[in-house]
Amino acid sequence: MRIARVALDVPLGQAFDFAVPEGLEPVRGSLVRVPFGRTAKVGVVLSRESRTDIAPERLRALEAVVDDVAPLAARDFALLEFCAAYYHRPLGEVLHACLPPRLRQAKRRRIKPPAAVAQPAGPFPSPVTATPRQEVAVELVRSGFGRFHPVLLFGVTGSGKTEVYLRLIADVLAAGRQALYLVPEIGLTPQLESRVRERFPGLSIVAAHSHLGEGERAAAWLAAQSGAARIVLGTRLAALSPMPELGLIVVDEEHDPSYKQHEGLRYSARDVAVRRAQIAGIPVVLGSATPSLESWHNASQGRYALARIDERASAGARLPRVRAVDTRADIPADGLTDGLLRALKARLAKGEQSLVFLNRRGFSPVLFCRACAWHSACSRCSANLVLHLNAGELRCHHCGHRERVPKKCPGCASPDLAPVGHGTQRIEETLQAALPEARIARVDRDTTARKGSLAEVLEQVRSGSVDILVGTQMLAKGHDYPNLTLVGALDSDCALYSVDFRASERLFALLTQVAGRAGRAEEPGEVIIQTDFPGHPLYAAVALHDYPAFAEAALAERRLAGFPPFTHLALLRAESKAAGEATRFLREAARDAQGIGKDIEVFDPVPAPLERKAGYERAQLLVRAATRGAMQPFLSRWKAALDAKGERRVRWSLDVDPQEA
DNA sequence: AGCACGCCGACT
DNA sequence: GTCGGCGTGCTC
Repeated sequence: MRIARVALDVPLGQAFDFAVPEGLEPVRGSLVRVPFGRTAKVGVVLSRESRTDIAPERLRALEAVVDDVAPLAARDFALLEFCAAYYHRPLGEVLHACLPPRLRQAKRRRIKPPAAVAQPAGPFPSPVTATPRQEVAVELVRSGFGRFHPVLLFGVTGSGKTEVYLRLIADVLAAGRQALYLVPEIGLTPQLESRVRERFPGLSIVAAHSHLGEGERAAAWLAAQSGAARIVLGTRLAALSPMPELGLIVVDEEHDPSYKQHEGLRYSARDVAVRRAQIAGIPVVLGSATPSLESWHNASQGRYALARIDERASAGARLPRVRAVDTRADIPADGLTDGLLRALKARLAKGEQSLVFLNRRGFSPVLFCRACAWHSACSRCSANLVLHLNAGELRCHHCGHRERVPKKCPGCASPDLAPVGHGTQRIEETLQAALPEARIARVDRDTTARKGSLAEVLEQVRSGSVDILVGTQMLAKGHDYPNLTLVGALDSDCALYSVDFRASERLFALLTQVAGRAGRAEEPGEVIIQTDFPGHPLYAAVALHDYPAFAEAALAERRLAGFPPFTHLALLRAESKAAGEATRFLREAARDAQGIGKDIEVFDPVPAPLERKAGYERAQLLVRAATRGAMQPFLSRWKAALDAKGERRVRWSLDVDPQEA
């Protein structure tokens, strides 16, 4: 019998057997079109078999082998199998996550093969001289070419990590290999793509990210797979792009939470990249000014090599002076302290630019009735509706619900409705009132919804037609503003109250990053943090630019508390429209786990951080193990037991190495 | 997940 | 009398 075992994009953890008609010779990795139920699907061949347990009358035949896409190579396949096993998802679904949507369609137009173009072979000399520190970092990675060699590149903001990456990429290109360059969010760094293209003129470089059109994405994927593209520059989804001649992986801003996917296949692109480098036997560079504690720990244990760049690259550029403004003494008026306002005025007078950072968009986070204490709550989520005054709407930032701003209180009909708290819109307004002559631009998801609008604002900043930038963490990432000398951080204290054990790590990274925007050229920068706790150790560490000290203290806490990287976590998430069902399911799951796991600690089910979202009640159950070796077999057996329950009322999923717990 | 079949409410 | 609501069952 000629049988092909096929993985399909269905949430069933099994493969499906099909008869292989005469004339078709699919191999492992081939894309095939198969009849499935009442439709046709594209699947990937796992193996050829000579027999099947499927009854002959149920066995159906392959319709076709997709011949305009080459079969997946063994190494790419191995990576996808690792992902399926590690994150406990069906292989078919992982394949689906790797393939661009266009190539998964059963009915589509043929793809015409791109014309081969001659490409420069290098060398690609750098237009700038490397600093000695950069040189050392490059050499350290170079020493590991041709083998698995993970390197943590710890470089302060402005230390020129990108130049290190580009030199290494030039090396592997000259050796005839491909390079994979991962960044957290490509839309936020529009200059990077052009910088890479300028550095390697004439070379085929593809960008791979979710903002591409379907056709572009398929073309990028195919170019990577065929080897036509020599550099793939992309976000987390690019971590799975097939690349036959891969010689180097770069993960920039490796600590960034957006490397972790938050639905479906909940993979960490950084961790997958390291695994991929191991499979391929190549170096992987993890770069950051504020490494994840996991990576820092790996480096201090000797599992990763460590390259440090402690100085800024451009001569004379020093790290900014950071100070806290005590908001208990200097009480903010409409969100802004007198201290910060004076500093802003001073920069304005000198013709220098400032940035005001606040991680909350909208006008105010809640609308409140002073007569009856009604407040704007979302009916479908356990969250408040955010006032968007410009749009005249109340919006839920979690489920997307919008409604008109009421003129009087829906509870008691009083007209005395007041916005409470501050978002970027309101801060922009306050600033404009306080500094009428300042040219202010706001950057957040609301102002940059239109494609290219972020690039426009950034261009205005560069050309000097903006004095003050107000915005969310969008502003924190990677942009270079030579004339920006002051950064103000508002409302960062809320992260100190968070129950999430990673909150302080994230706050440190975010503040260091925004601080890094100040004073990148000749002018010394200043950072002002408005806080109720000016003496808090976290702010002190930010002020000293002492990541290592922060990391050691944070790691000591993690060790005491038994949290990663000293233990391994998995989170079982559950949600249901029916009240109490999610928790009921998790209680049962916890009971099941007791019987399965030895050396596994099972916590009690708790409500999710956002207990209700879009009408679903959500809860979660944390499990902890001392080692991956204990966690992985437990998760396999636990998941099998949970699958076997045939639960219908509750949607659930396993999150391995959760970012939030 | 899709996509069907299958039995009960408000409309031409 | 139909259109359509989403419950549940299956897919080699």
